[in-house]
Amino acid sequence: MPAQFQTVQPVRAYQRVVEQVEEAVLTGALKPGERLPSERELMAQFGVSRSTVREALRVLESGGMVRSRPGDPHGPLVLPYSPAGLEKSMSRLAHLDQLSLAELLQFRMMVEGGAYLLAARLRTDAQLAEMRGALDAMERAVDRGPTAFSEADLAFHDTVARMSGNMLIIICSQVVHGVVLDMIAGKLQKAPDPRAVMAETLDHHQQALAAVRAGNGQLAADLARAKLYEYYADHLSSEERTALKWLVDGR
Amino acid sequence: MPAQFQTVQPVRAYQRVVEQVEEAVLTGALKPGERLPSERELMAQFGVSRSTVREALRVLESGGMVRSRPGDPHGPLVLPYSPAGLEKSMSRLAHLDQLSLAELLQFRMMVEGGAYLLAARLRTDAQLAEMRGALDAMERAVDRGPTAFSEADLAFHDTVARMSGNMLIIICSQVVHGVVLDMIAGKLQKAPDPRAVMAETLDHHQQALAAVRAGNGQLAADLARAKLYEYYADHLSSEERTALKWLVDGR
DNA sequence: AGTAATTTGTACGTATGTATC
DNA sequence: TGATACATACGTACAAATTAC
Repeated sequence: MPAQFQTVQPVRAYQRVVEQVEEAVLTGALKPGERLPSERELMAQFGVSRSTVREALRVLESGGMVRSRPGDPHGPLVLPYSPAGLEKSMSRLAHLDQLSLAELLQFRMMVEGGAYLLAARLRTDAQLAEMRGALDAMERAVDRGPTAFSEADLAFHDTVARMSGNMLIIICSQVVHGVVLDMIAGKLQKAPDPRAVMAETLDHHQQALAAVRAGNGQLAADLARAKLYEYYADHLSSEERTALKWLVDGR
Repeated sequence: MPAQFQTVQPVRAYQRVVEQVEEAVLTGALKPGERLPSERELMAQFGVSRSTVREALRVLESGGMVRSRPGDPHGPLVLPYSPAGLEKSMSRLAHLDQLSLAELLQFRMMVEGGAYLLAARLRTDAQLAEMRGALDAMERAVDRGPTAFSEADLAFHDTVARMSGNMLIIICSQVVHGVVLDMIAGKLQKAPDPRAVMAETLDHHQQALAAVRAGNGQLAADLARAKLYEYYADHLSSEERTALKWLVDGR
C-alpha cells in the first residue's frame, strides 16, 4: 500500500476543546441536563487560556449543544438534542443555492407524499383527532385572513409529518414548507378571490384526512401532489410545470 | 389586540456580529470568495472588542461560512456553501439514537425514488453515458473489495441524483447515503459471500440504468426501493421492516 | 532570497453585572 | 440581605504565520 498522504490544516486549540466536549456528549459520557465545569475550571482541565475556552463554548452554544448563562455557578448546561441545527442548515441551502421554486416543490411532493403514505398506516385515533382538530382550526382561520389560514395550514401539514414517525420527514416538511411560503410571500394575497382558494384548500385537506382515515395512503399522497401542482403551477415557467407534473403523474 | 409579551433572553454581543455577517452572506451582499475585513477592522466596524469579534468568527468558521488563516492580510475568506454542516447535523441525529436506520432508509427511498423519476425524464445521452461509466467503475471495483465497491456505488447514486437536476435531492442523497454507510459500517463485510452481494447489486443497477434509458422512471424507482429493502432488511427489527415495506409497496 | 509589516492565535489581566446560596 | 463565584466584555501583550516588497 503506497503512502497516501493527505493535506493537513493546523488544528486550533478551540477545536480540540470542542471535539472533546462533542465526543463526550455523543458517547453519552455527558448527558443532557448535566453541567460542564466552569470556564475557569475548563481552562485548567484543557490547559488553555480563557479566550480559547470561551471560543469553544461559543461554538458549542451556537450548535445548540450547551447553554451558558452569566453568573450561573453550576457551569454551562448540556442541552438535549434539537433539530434546530438541521433546520438552519436546510434553510441556508434553500436560500443560498439558487434553489428554484420548482425544485422546492418537487422535494415537497416527495416528502409530503411519503408522510401521507406512512401516516395512513400508523394512524391512531388520537392522531386522526389531531388532524381533525387542525382542520377545524383552518376552518376557523378562514375569516381571519390568508395569513392566519396559512399558519393553520402549516400546522395541519406538521401534524401529518409527525404522524409519519420519521424525524427527517418532520424536519424537511417544516423547513421546505416554510421556505416555499417565504418565496411566495404576498403573491397569494393577490388572488382574485382568497376565500375561494381557501375553501378549495380546505376541501382538499378534508379529502386527504378521509383517505388517511381509510388507510389509503396512496390516495392521500396523490391528492397532496396534485393539489401542490395546481396550487403553485401559476408561479412556474412552462418547463418547470412540466417537470413538476412528472412527479404528480409518475408518483 | 392584547399585549402578548414573550420571554426574551439576552442577546450576546457575538451573536449580533454573527447575525449581521450571516445576513450579508444570505442576501448576497457578501459572496463566496470575497473577504471579510480583518479582525481589528471588524472590532472598529462593530464597536466591540477583539475577543467578541473572534468568538463570532469562530462560530461562523465552525458553521463552514468563513475560514480565517493566521497572518492572512486579506482577512477571513467567505466560503461557498457546503453540505458538510447538514451532514454533521444528520450524523449527530443518527448517533444520538434519535434517528433509526429505518427512518433513514425510508427517507432514502423517497429521495432515490424521486431522483430516478426525474432522471428518467431529463436524461441526456451524456448523462446516460456517465451512468454507464459509473456502472463500469463498480464492475472494476468488485475485485478491489467491498470498500472500493461501496465508493463506486455511492458515485453511481450521486450521478443519478445529479441527473434529477434538483439540488435538494443531490444534497440529501449524498448525506443520507453517507450516514447509512456510517451506521452499518463493517456489518456488510461480514456477509458470507461478499462477491455474491456485489454481483446482485451490480445486476440491480444495470436494470435501473436500462429503465432510465427507456424513460421508465417509475420502474427504476420501484427497483431502487425494492433493492434498498432487501439489502438492509436484515438490519431491521420486524416492526421496522413492516414500516419500510409500506413505502416499497405503497408507491 | 530575504526582510519587514501585518494579521491571526493565544494568553493574561480587569471591570461589571448577575445568579445562587 | 450580603457574600461569593460566575459569565460577559474589554484591553493589552507577545508569538507564530503569512504576505508583500
